[in-house]
Formats: sequence, structure tokens, C-alpha cells
Amino acid sequence: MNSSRPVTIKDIARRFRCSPSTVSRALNDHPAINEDTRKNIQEYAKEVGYQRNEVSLSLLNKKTASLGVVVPTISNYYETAVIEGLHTVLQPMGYTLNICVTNESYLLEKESLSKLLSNRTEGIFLSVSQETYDAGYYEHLESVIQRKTPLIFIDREYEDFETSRATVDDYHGAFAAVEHLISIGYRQIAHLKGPNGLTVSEQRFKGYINCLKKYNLPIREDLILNTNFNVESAILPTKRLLELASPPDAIFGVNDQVAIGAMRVAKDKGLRIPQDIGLVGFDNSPISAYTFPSLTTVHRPGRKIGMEASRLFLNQLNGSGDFAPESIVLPSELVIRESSLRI
Amino acid sequence: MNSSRPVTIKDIARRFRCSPSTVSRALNDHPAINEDTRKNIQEYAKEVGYQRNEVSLSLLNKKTASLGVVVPTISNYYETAVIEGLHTVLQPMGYTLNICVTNESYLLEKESLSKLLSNRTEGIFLSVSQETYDAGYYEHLESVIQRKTPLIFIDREYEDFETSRATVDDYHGAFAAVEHLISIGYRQIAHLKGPNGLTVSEQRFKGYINCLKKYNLPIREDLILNTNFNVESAILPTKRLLELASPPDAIFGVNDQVAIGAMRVAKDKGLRIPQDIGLVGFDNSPISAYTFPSLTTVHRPGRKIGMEASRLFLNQLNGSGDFAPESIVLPSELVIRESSLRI
DNA sequence: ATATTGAATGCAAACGTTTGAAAAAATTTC
DNA sequence: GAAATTTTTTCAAACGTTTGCATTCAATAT
Repeated sequence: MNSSRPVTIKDIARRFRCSPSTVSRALNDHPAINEDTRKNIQEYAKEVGYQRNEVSLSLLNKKTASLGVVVPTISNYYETAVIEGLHTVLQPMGYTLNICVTNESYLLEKESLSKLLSNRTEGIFLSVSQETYDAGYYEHLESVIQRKTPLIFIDREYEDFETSRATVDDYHGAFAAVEHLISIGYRQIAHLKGPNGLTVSEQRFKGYINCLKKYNLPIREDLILNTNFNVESAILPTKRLLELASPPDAIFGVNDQVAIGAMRVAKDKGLRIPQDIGLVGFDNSPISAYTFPSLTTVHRPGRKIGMEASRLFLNQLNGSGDFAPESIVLPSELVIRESSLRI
Repeated sequence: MNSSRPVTIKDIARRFRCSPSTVSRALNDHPAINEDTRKNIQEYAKEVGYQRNEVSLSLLNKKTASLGVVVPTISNYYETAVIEGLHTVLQPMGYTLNICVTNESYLLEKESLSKLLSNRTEGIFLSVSQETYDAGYYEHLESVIQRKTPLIFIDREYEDFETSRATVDDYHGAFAAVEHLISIGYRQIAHLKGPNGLTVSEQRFKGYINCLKKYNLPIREDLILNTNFNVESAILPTKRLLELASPPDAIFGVNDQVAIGAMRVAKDKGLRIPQDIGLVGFDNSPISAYTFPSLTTVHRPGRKIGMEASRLFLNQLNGSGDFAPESIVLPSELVIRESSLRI
């Protein structure tokens, strides 16, 4: 008596005293079907709200039209921008995105991947978790590779995998940011670094270090402190920086959140930005243009990364057997605003 | 020669010269299987990386363990918080979330729902698009209801549907925000409203209006301007407000983004916050605590909404036939910070 | 030696759809 | 009116897995 059972092709066939194949063909406008039969069946199908069961089709065709997106978090602007980019390209093509959040945990990442494979996902976009990255685990990726499921790395990557990847040129972005500070005249430039071990953190850190070296500025260990990418995590480190006997005259934050945290602390201390202290962030998040003063930052094209990653996936999917992995590195771009423009 | 075809139970059966049923039972630790057979099969399965095809199981059991999440956007803090909440509860239970972004478009929403139904999603969380809401369309929801697929409304809702819903008490949050401004002594309170027609906008607007009424303050049409929820959309309206012959002494923004935009414009004008102008936002986004001055706002429990919505879904799923829809309204909470604390 | 038990395995159907090939029905041709 | 042709429909298999029931085989009991 449960009216909620979805109506199937068989139901319709019974109703018309014909075979399921006829119904199937009628619904798919197959030319070998009598015009009247077709119309009747289509009308009836619409009337009873028939919707074909894609699950059975997936089984038959071994195509699921679903893709996995495995990311450490979705609560940052950048990550959602990437997902939007993926969406923009892939939703119109009929793909469904299965979003898995790993919270930076290896176990969750492993489980997510296994689940996606079990569900016969046709491709996987992966930004590995910090735990995975730290520990250098990679066994859980073997099965993905072995299955030849296209695997696209986003931002965080393993060098030694034969896979496509889309990353932002963090190194040169960071370099440009620090170079800009130097060009303005700042000399004691601190860095609020991201968590150790993550490519993103390390690349930006390297950009910072190498730029200082290039301009023969001393590298002061006491001006390099760790944060956790969010605003709060920048508060204490910034306080410590500003209480130093020889405090920095500029701070390069690993991202906008961190820079905004630093901005807040500096202002609380009565410092003027950019006169007393210069500030640069990273990401070009929407808010960065509207802080007071507005934040100099490095644009990180999240949407574009998502779209490029989609392209890489499609290339691999449609490519011939001897597929060659591609690496896309999108340039990051310095966006100069008020927080560093000391005159 | 393509080694990428996933190994199936049949493959294993062939290898052991036994029937697929035996393999299936062996893999599932069925007691009627000989200990040795079981061990051998399990070992071999592991060795060749067998992973059971969940698609076929879905077809067999009519259970897909996947849920749809249909939202207008994922680029705001609040939306991602909701999704995180859903995730927190549902991922551990084995559910997969299919995220569909509608970009506020009715057509995309309709297509997304139809796709989800075709994929035999077991439940749908829906925050209707603005277009849908404006036009009052609802036919596309009929098939969801008819299929008895649990449908949970999030925030934006249709009054006349017999479905569960989880919303935040925007009205009282807005009311409290305005009341707070009044209590501090602000009298000419402007409102940067959200897009017309959306429940969220209208409820907050209503809270604003009714609070003014309660305290016998005049309602000035010229102090009510529309925005589009993002920072940029607040810039021009705020400029207009501040250029009025009789400008407001406080602004209540429909969300934090808008309030931050307003903050920026006010500061550019040389106004001191909160001395010259008070500011209140809505959402309690992470950044709001670290603007300068920090932003008074109304906490909107996104994560909790997601978790509550999950609960509503599970209730409906496990409920008996005569299911009664539930409405959860979570309180919003005024968070007083510097931007409104004129002494 | 035969019946009885028990353990281990196989058979077949089911989930909903598509599709090549075969069959049936209708139409045309001579 | 039969043969040839065309149109329309049905059959059966396939996708990968599970599961109730039947079957097989060996061991035990009588």
C-alpha cells in the first residue's frame, strides 16, 4: 500500500501489456517504435512521474557521473572557491560532486577515498590532509591509481606520483609580497608562517626566505612564528612579535586571516598601518579589500584552480591510453593596497 | 589488456572454482562458510584489491546512502558552516553528501532536484533559491514529496509544505540587535537590508521595524537600503546614507559582510566607530571578532543548524508511517563588541 | 549398511535498465 | 494470394551483488 515506490519501466510495461524494452525505447525516442505507442507511453510516464533509475544505469554502463572532492576543510574562502570552480565546469556536464571533508585526518581521508572507489566515482580531486602529508603516507592512494580512476591533486601534492595536479605558484607570490615590502622600505620583515610541513606553508616560507636573501637582509629566527591559518591563531604570535626588543616593521602573513589578526593586534597596540608597521596577506579574500586599511595581499585564483583541475580531469578521461599527467601552476598575483603603502 | 577493470566477485569465484555466492558469503563472514575457504578468499580479495561495487548493492537494496544538499551558494561562511554541521553528523553514519549549488536559479534548482531523485538520493536538504522563492514556484518539489524522499528545508522555507525545517530565529536576533543599539542611545538607525523577498532578509527587516515601533522611533524610508549580502554591495548604499542631510547614527547590516563594508566607508569618511556611528552585523563570522573595532553581531549557529537538520532527517527516516514534520527554530544570540559600545 | 544429521556449497532470482538479434505483425509487391 | 519487405515488438543477456532454498558430500548414529 506504500505509494512511494518509484514507478519503474516494468510497471509501465504491465500497464500497456508490452515488454519493458518497448517502454525503454519509447521513452528514449527510439525510431523503431510506433508513433502512437511512443506518445501514449511518454504521456503516461509523465503522468505517473516516472524518473529513470540512474543507479541501474550506472551498473549497466559502469558510469556513475559522480566525482569525489576530498578536501581538508570547507570553511575557508579559498577551498569553497575551488569547489565553485569545479562546479562551474562539471555540473553543466552532468557530473555530481561528492564532497568529503577530512578535517586534516589521514584516517578520514583513507575512508573517504575507499568509499568513493566503492561507489565507482569516475574521478577524484584530492587535496591531501595535513596528517597524510606529514606522515608521508600514500598507500591509500595506490588503489586509486591501480583502478585508473583519474586522480587530480589540488595544491597539496606528492611529487612522486604520476598524476595531474593544479597548484598556485605560492613561492613566487610570497616572493613578490616580500619584495614589495622591501621596495617600500621595510627592513625587519616578520613572517607568520602556516603549519609546518604543508606545501602551501613551506612554499610561501621559502619565498619569504629567498627574497630576504636576495636583498641581503638578515634572517631573524625570532621573526618567524607559526599560525594555523585562522585569525585567532595569529593573535598571540603577533603580540609576541610586537613585544620584541627589536620588533618587526612589517609582517607577512601566510594568509589574509592571519594578516587580519595581526592587523587587529597592531591596532590595539596603537600602531599605525602602514606607517608604523606594514602588512601583507595572501589569498585576496573578498574581505581583504575592505578592511581598514585595506590589505595588501596575493591573489590566489581558487575558482580558476577548480576550473583548471576540471580540465585536467577531462583531459585524462578522454585521453588515449598513454596518458601523460599534466601539472598546471597558476601564477599568483600581488595586489597592492593600503596596508603596505607607506609613503 | 586493460588492467583497470575493477575485480568482481565473479572473478574471484572463477579463480577459486566456486560460485559467486560462496565468495560473497566468505567476504561477509557468513558462518556457513568453511574456515579455510573464507580465509583464502579474503586473503586473495585483499591481495587483488577487491572493493565491492556499491552501485549494484544500491540497486539491490534500494538504498544509496547518499544525500542531496541543495544550496544557493557555498561561498559564504554561514552556508559552509551548515554543510559542515551536516557532515559532522552524517559522514560518520556512512552517508555521502551530494552538494548542488543553484546560484539562486530556479532552473538549476529544479534540475538538481530531478537529478538527485534520479540518483535515488535518500534525503534532500534544501535551501531554496531566491528565484524560486520570489516566483513562488513549488511544482518541482511535488515529485520529491510524492516520492516520499525526506525533504528538509534549511532557513528558507515554504510555509505551506508539510516538511521538516530548521531555521534560525532571525526575527528576534534582529530585534535584539536594534534594541541594543537603542539602549546605547542611538536613535537614527539605518538598515542595510538583504535582497527583497528572501525570508532571511524579511525576517531581519521585520525585527528592525518592529523594534523601532516598540520604542516609538520614526521609521525613515531613506534609512533603509538594499544590499546583496556581500561586502561590495554595501559600499554605495552606505555612502548614500552618510551623505544624507540627516545621516544615521547607527547602521544595522543584514550580515557581517555588509556591516564590514559599511565600516570601511564610515572610516573612509573619517567617522569614529562607535562614537560617531554605531554598527551591528549578523552571522558572527570568524572575522567579525577581529575587525577594528570588533563588530557587534548576532550569532547564527550554522553548524548547529546543519546538525539539527540531520537530526530531523534521521527522525523522518526512522519514523513510523504517520510521520509528523518538525520545525526547529534555533535562537540567535546578540554578541556585543566594540562597534556599538559608545560610552 | 542405511538412515540421519550437519556442514559447505551451488542455484536462481531479484534490483531496473538497455540493446543486439530474433520474432512477429503489418504492409507492399508482383 | 503468396512472397518479399518493412515496421514493430519481444527475448534474453548483461551489469555485480545478495539470499532463501535446494543440493551435495561427508561424517555420525542406528
